[in-house]
Amino acid sequence: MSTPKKFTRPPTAQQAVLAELRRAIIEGDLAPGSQLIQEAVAESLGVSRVPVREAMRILQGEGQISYTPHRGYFVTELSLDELEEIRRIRELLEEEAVVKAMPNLRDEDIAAMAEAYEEMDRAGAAGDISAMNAAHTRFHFALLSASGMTRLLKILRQLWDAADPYRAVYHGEAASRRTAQDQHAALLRAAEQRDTERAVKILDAHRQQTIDRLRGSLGKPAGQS
Amino acid sequence: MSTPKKFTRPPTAQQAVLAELRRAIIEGDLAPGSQLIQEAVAESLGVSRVPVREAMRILQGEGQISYTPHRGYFVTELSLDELEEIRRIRELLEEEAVVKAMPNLRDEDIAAMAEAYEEMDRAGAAGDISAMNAAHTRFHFALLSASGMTRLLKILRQLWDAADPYRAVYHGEAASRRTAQDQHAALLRAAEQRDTERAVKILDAHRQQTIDRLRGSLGKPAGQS
DNA sequence: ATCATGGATCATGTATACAGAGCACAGTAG
DNA sequence: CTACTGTGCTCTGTATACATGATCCATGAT
Repeated sequence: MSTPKKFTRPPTAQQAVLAELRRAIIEGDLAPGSQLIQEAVAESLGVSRVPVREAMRILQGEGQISYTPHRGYFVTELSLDELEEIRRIRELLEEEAVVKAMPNLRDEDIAAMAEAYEEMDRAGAAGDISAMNAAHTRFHFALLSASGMTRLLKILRQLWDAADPYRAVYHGEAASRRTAQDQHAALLRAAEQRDTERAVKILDAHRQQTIDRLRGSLGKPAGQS
Repeated sequence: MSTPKKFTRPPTAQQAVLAELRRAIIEGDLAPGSQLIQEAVAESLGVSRVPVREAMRILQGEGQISYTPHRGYFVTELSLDELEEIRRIRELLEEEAVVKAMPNLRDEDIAAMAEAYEEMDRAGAAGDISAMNAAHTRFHFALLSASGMTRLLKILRQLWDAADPYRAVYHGEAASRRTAQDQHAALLRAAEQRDTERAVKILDAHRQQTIDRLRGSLGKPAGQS
């Protein structure tokens, strides 16, 4: 009986809490700056506070949520300056990843990118922002992962996760989606041709365009708290 | 009564466990690959297992220790390839940090570097490897911190922490210490003159030299387990 | 009326207790 | 002698219960 049908058995345990918190933060169910009440989370997921606390600790270590002793946990809130800093770090690290990835890029990787691209179209048309976000991440990491640099990928993953709540805002605008998809199509072509230099250029423009849009969307509402 | 004498009050609590585990890992008391038994740690520090588990979770999120469900926690073990990957990431990020730091560099920052430099000499002569390691980190981060890029600094801090157990090996060799101090002196001079380009060059050579030495020291003992 | 002080309340922090999964060792069958 | 299976132990995982620190509001004094 060798895993008859993949049988997605419930993962060990508070792994589930971690996954759920991640999802909720990335998809924006938990707005940046909002507090995470341990007991509320525990009750809503049907577990005790202990596994909830541990999941929060991991997210704390990753920087997804911030913590003050005896005060509690809060979803990390990013300023435009911090988003800009993340963009810059990504620029440096993703260039390295792409340079290392290109020679290793297999046809399956291209296929995975193409699949994710199609999925983004579908989800975008259906207005399913969260599915679109997921496909977007898959698209980019299909390329980056070919670098084989595990440590670098882990860092990039964290940077993406940190910025994801804001990406949802961006993907909500139809015009932004359109531009982004054009860039993704160009990136896919560059990957097919193993054109490293061109891929790096497209990615730089892609990131810059994203943050410029965000600057527009987030610049006005100066709401604190 | 405005904080009369800094009064290093005992930190809230398991903060202490976290600090102690960090220290033990960085200084090599806990060898890479060794398992962390929750109860043993708890008993030796006089607390229960709960705060120990939470401290471990944070380190897990940071990548300092790795975790397998129902198996436990192990101090992360790095291969030479991974150390090389870390060196490369540091190269990319530290160049950025130095470029951003130079214009902001204040005389106090230079003084802090000089102080750490002296301390390294003193600790090195006294054979106090762990004090030397601490001063070494202070020296470099006195420069890097002036960049003001908090997210980038956090990443660099984690990369340094991850590699620290191996740095101890390196600093144990008198010849390596000598070369390193020469490079540090040169870096200090470059900082005084606000010579960005030169500082970046020295840092690149410094990192490269470190890993070359490690390759020599770690190459031979192919001990598994 | 404003500010300070005290206590009530709530959320977090920690310990203890119990449940469950892995692993090792031993015993037995082939 | 080897391979397999079963049992027991150990360490991890989770729940419950209690302790502590922080915030907020009400009360009283200036």
